[in-house]
Amino acid sequence: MISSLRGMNDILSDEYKRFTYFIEVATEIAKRYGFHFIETPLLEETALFKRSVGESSDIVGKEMYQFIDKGENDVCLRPEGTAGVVRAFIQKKLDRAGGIHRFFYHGAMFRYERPQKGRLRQFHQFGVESFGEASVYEDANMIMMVGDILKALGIGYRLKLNSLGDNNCMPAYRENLVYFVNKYKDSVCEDCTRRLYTNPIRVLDCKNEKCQDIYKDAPKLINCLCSSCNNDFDILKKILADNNIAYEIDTNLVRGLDYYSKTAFEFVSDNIGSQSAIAGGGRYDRLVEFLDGKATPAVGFAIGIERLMELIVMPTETRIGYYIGALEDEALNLVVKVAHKKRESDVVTIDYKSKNLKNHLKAADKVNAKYCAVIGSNEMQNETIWLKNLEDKTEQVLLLKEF
RNA sequence: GUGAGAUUAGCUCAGCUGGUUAGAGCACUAGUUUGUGGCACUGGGGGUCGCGAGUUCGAAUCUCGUAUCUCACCCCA
Repeated sequence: MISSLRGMNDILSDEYKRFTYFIEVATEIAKRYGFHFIETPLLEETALFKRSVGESSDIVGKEMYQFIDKGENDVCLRPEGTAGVVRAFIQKKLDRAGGIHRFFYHGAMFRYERPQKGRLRQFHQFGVESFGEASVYEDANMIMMVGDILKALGIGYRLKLNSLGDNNCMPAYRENLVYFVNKYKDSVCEDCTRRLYTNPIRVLDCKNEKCQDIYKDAPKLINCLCSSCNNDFDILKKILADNNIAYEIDTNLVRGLDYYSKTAFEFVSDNIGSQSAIAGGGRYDRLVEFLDGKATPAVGFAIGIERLMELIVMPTETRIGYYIGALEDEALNLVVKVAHKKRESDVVTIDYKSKNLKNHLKAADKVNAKYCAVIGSNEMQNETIWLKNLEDKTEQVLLLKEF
């Protein structure tokens, strides 16, 4: 038997119901915020991710499904969604067009990781990207949008907030931090020693207790922000407070992708194990320029759909549509014909075997139909159909042409 | 990539220290006297015990390998 590859799941039945319900809810809310759908390819040039996500990140360094295609192009399956959207934005020359452009997307992402609950090799994200708006109000809108989506799905969360600074204040801070960590470089863990060279900011969210003990006294980025960043961060906090959105400042919150600056946020759930980040995002004002576009401020977020699945509170299912069956074999052809017509407007389940009424009612109940309709010898003779509403238990006999 | 635990019917799980035809509940299916559902009762179908080796007279059970899942690390959504 051939089974699916490791970390790659089929989505069907109940899971599929949840999945599509999530997409419907999230899409509806994104549209309310003025975002439009964008679809980008699953396969992109490898260089796109190297330049955007950053070669120092694990995602690009060791988790990409990368290969040379038949045209000798170095390509890979997308490990995240932002880079492709930014590429499309630039390629369609929207950076030259000016104005504000807001997109949402959803689809499969690929990372060659060791699978766990809430961590798959092929997984799905719902994300939004906003281009051309530098105001921190847009950052707040992003956070509110995620909040709205999670609320609509009945999902509880904690919101973590941080500011990563910009080109004015981040480089100096990074130097400070490296200087600080270097003083303790014999005491910190191996991973942190490595991070010092690859991505120093990442030492901050090291989970090693010994390291955290040391970093308690490390300089905090939030105290080193330049006036512009600091001002924006204050405004953001005020907007969230004004809109009753609870948040916690996490000075150790670092986004894993290199392109983030200023606002960084993460929504976490305490109910799904160690892969607790259910949504994350922030501002990335430098990325468009990085990818050869005209400098354009941008902000976005992504939601990990699989991590949300079991947290979604589904609306109660209601009976829907018709079940149509035959009481005698002779009525089967008529049942099929009637059902075909009814399907122009309704959901219809047909049973291809003739049964007694009792069994048809049972079967109708099983498929959660709202109406059970049957045709027997009486009905055939009178050109009628017998119909029962399974909710209020009322019955009627209709002329076939009126059904 | 590192460490740990699991894998028996469609699902959730029993199966003690190796011993005849591997069980239960749910689900599925058929009936319970002929045109009234969700309940109940009675039958029925369904398992190469993840896969592959080894030990043994004999392996679901012990050993090794392998795959997958789960948990933690790592990483991140």
